[in-house]
Amino acid sequence: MTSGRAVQIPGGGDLLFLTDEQLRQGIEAMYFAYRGFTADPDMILADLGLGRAHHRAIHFINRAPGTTVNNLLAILGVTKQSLNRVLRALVEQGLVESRVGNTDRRERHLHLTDAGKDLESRLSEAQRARMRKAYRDAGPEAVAGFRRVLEAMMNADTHRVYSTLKDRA
Amino acid sequence: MTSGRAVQIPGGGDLLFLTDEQLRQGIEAMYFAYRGFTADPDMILADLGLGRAHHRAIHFINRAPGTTVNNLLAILGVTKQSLNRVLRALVEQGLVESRVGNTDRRERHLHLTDAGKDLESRLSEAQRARMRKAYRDAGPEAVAGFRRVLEAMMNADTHRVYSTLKDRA
DNA sequence: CAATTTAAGTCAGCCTCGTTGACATTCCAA
DNA sequence: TTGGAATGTCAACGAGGCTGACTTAAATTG
Repeated sequence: MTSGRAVQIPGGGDLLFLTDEQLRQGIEAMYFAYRGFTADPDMILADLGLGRAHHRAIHFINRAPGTTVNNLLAILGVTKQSLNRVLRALVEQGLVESRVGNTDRRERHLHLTDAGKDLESRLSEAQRARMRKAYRDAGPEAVAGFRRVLEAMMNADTHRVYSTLKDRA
Repeated sequence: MTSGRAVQIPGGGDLLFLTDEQLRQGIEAMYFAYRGFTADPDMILADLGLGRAHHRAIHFINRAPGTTVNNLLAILGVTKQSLNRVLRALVEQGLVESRVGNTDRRERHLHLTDAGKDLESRLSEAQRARMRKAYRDAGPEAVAGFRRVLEAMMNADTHRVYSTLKDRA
C-alpha cells in the first residue's frame, strides 16, 4: 500500500517520489470510485424519471436555499439552457419552487418544496451512507488525506466555489 | 480542516465521529474534484472530436493490450452497443486496431496503434500532471489516505476489477 | 427620461454517450 | 450435426451537455 513515499532530503523538506504507475493507480481509483459514488442516487432517481443533473440541482438548492438561477449556474458550471430544462422538470414535478425576488424582481429564488426536501434527504442519505462506510473502512487519518487531495485536484475557480459553500455551512 | 476526528475509546480502537455536514463536504469535494480530474483530457479530446468515452477505452486498451471487447466491457461497465460506437470511431481514426482472435475467432483483440499510443500518452500525462500536483500539495500521508477512501467507496465488483488491473502492473 | 445592461427564459438544432432491440457470426456440446 | 451460447455489429431512441438567436422584464446609468 505504498501509494507514495516520503523521503527526507538533507537540506530539509519532504519530497514525494511518485512513479507513473502510482499516479495511474490513483487515476483509476478516482474513476472507479466515482462510479460507486453516483450509483446509489442514480438508482433512486431512475425510478422517478430523473437523472444526475436533477440530483445536482436539488443538492445545491438544498445547500443554498433561495439561491438565484445565475448563482446555481456558476456552481454547476453548465449553460442556462441546460439548467433550465432540468429546473423546469423539477418545478413541474413539484420538487422545486421558483419565487420572484423581492429587491430585484428579475431574479428567481429557488427553494425545495416539502416533496423536494423529502427526495433530497433520500438521495443524500444514500450517498452519505456510502461515504460513511468508506470513511470508517479507511480510518480517521485517511479521511483528512482524502479531502486534502481532492481539494488540491480542483480547478482554482471551482475551489473558490467549493470553499464558499463550505464556509456557509 | 477537521473532516473527521479520531477518538480513543478506553476499550481500544478508533472511532470516527462524522457529522452529516462533514460527510456532505466529502461529497461535494468528490463532485468538484472529479470535474477537475476530467478537465484536462477533455480539452485535448475536444480538438480531435473525441469524448470521455474514447479516453476511457484508450486508457484501458493501453493498460491491458490485446484485451477482448467483452473484457473491456466488464471493465467499463457499459453496454456493448455503447462501447462499439466508441471503438468504431477509434478504429476509423487509426488509433486502435481490432484483430480477430486466433483460438476463438469470435473474439476481437484490441491494441493501440502508434498514433493511439501517442494520444494515450498525451492524455495520460495531462492527467498525471494534475494528480502529481494534487499529491504534492496534499503531502505524503494524504496520498495513502486518499487511495484508501477511494477504494472503500467502490462497489464490490468494481473493486475486484480495479484490483485485478492493479496487480497486473 | 431614454438608452443600456442584466437576469431569466425560450426555441431550434447539434453532439456525446448512455440505453434496447434485432441480427449475423462463430464456437461448442448434446 | 444441430441448437444454444457467446461475441460483436447495426439501428434507433433518450438524457443531458452544447451554441446561437431571441424575448421579456427590471434595474442601472448617462
